[in-house]
Amino acid sequence: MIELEKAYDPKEAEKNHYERWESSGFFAPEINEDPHAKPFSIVIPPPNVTGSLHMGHALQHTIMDVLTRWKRMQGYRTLWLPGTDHAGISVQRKVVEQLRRDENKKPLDIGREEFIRRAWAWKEQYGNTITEQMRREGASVDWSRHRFTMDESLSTAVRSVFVRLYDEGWIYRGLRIVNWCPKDKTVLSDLEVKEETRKDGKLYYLRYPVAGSDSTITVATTRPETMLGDMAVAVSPSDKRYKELVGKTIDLPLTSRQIPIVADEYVDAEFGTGAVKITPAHDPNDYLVGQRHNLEQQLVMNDDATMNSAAGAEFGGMDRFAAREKVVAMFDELGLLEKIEDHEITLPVCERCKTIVEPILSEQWFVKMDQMRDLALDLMREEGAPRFSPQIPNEKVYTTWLENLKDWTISRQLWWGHQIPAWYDDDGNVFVAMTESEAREKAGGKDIRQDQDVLDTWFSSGLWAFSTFGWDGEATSTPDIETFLPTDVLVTGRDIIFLWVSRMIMLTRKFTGKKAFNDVVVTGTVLGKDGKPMSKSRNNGVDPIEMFDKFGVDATRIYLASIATGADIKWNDIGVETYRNFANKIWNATRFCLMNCENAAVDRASLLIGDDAALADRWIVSRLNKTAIDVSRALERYEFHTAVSLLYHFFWDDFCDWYIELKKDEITAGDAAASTRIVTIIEIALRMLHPFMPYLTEELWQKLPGTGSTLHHAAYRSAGQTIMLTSFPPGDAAAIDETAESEMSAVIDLIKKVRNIRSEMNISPSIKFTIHIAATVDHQAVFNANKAQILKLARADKLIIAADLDVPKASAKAVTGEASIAVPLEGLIDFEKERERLRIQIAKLTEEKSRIDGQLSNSNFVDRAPSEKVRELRDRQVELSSQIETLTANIAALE
RNA sequence: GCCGUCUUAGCUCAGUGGUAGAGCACUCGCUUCACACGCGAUAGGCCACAAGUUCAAAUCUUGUAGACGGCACCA
Repeated sequence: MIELEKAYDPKEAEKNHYERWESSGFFAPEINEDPHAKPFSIVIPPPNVTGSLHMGHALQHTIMDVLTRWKRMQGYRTLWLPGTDHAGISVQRKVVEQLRRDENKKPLDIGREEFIRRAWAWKEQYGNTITEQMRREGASVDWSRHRFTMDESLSTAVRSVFVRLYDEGWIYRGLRIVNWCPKDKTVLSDLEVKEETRKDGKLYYLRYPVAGSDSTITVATTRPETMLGDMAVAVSPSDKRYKELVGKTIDLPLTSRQIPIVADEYVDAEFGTGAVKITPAHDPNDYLVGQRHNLEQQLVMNDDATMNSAAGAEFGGMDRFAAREKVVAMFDELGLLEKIEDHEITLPVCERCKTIVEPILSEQWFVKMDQMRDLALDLMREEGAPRFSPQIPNEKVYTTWLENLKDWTISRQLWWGHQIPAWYDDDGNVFVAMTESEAREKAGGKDIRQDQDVLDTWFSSGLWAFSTFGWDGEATSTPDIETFLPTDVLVTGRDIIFLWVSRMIMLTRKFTGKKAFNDVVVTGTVLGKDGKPMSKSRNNGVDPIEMFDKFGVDATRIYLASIATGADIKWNDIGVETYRNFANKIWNATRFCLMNCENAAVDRASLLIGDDAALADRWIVSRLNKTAIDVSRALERYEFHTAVSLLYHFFWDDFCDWYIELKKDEITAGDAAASTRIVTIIEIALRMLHPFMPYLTEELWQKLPGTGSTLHHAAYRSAGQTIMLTSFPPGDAAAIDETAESEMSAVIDLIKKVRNIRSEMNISPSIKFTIHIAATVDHQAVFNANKAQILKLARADKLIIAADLDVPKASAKAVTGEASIAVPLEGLIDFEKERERLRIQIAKLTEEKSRIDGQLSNSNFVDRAPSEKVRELRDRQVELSSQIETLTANIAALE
């Protein structure tokens, strides 16, 4: 006899299996021995090397692992490819900080080469936190195919793509207003800039003197310091107030410069004073106005957002906000400050460091997005690809974003990353090439030096779907590309659909001609207990590792899978606790069977039962198959929560609460057939649960008698024994037995009614009583056949089944759809209480009946509703009438 | 400003054109030989509000209110 601990210990199971799974090669597609096996592939959204596992990862990894394990069990050649992202800015910042802390040095003190060497060292030392955590999660990724975005092959891919896009004119270098982060000292793409609303913002009204007159023109601004770079004041061409002033000149205060007043459609006469200061080098709109009026572009800030020398001697070196105060103070002194108004403003901030981003004019590299966008839009229009789950609202958000796409700033002023493969000669000519020697060749042997910038991290991750399979520009097709591209599904969060998903779709199409993936599963956000996104600053984060320690990996996983696809959810520990309890339930159900299975072993044949088998057996086999079919259907639709709910209720309600209880006597008596069957049912249930709860199911499966590689899917016959390579139960529609299901519900209804009588009449569970049942001949047969089970579960000692009830007055009564029930309770019954109990039941049934009566007396309903629906209601009406009649008579009998 | 999502039991959430569901909490029982991380039995909802479509609306449409998200703009 196998003895299990009384309660499931997740930690024990968690340490027993992962290493063997991994070292046995179970995760790699090569484990599949079937040369004709269909492929199934997922590439992981590569987490940052600086990252550690958060709840969003845990959610996405769970879904990817469920899909991967499920497909693997279905015999697919399955690959879930893991990897990490070099995370340009994040790693750079870590290394800068380390350098400052340990040696009090700045990057420039040690130089680029040494800095990069240290960044690699940092990555080697700290960069595998998350991959170790993924092992704890049970992620069945193929570690032999692990990729890093700065691997040699992936770096070659980056250069190949850059060179080719440049040669085709899809990448260009140009002077534009860009988002500048003064703290990170790099340009950012539009997507890396977030907004922050400041209620304490101010709108400053500054008076500019008109040259050669006493009059002034007032402009309103939220950034007074930029006036030092003003090149004009613009007014609306249709604004009569300023008509006379257009063409005149302004003596720009605090400077010795004169600037024109121009008329431009950009200006909205209704807003502010109707006059706008124009700073072409520090504002995107002003830049465009400047171009239309041939204005000079003068930067007045340095890369750390201090004012530069062009701002004037008084301001040079001063921080932008100090300069703002000083400008305002000086205007005030000059009597040129009209007023200051409170004005709520939204400021652009750096997504990572929250520093206020400064729009500045700068020369950067860009990807032209017009044709690139069409690659993705055409795919959606022509093939409806990718298919988003949930489709609403993701498909529309994605499409709309594409339609309004602007060019993508791809250069970054960092050292850690893929250095841009562009070289310059002394005259500023550009040579883009795979290597320096190629570039020199293009330059005719002249001295050249490489662009100092690196590429946006998302540029390399945009290639992830194919660069990870060995594409590097030279090798453009590899066995893995042939087999695994397009990948089947991408699982990711909403926040990176634009940053990553869309770019991967375009770049994969462009360079391989293939789709990156067929489907996209968009997960929701796991919010903190306060309903806000988890963040360090809010301190509302929940650490998945803590949950693993507290409730177990499996409980955490299946809880995460129980969240509706795409829905946001507030975290609550109780949800995980529910599934911790579920894990314990599974453990104990198995434990019970193992305690009584000396003569048993898993045997599929034990479930091939005929119509003559016991009702409970026919019923559970039916329920098992129905559940299997429904679970597979749910997974195919990416409705993980539906699958979880089906499994939870099948296992707990059907199997534990009813089947085990019904079979208990046979099992404990050592009935070999019963033990074999129940062990076989558990084995199949464990397989269905395995993708969600890999550790628990493997732990128990290994203990079940008769399990082994003979149960493996045909594609994995030579592999060492493991539940993860058994076949996922497909369910057999022919095994669904509607007769058994309806007969069983008649039995269950009956038992529940008797239990209700016991509970409401306050009869102690230890008291056994007699049950009288009146039913049709057919149902009499059903109840007779299950007499022993009814007696046991209703805690009765005698069952009298007949066509009519023949009982003493002192009886408690009830009705089901199939039976009238009476329990004689001489001396135990409280007549008034019993009458009240019956009245409540009658009231409920009457309420339902009057609703149905109403519907059936509505000729519109009878004429127009589907006839089946009408018949259904008529049947119900008859049943209700009869039940009400019986209960009413029961009350009368008590008077 | 534009686009979109959400509002269901005390809490956290499923669900659906045709009798409102789960888990937890609550109430009442239970040392029933797998499990108290358990077993049994109750109670608890005009499915945010209003109008419309329909034989039928919690579900579809429109509007209102509240919560939230994305994008754009912000002199």
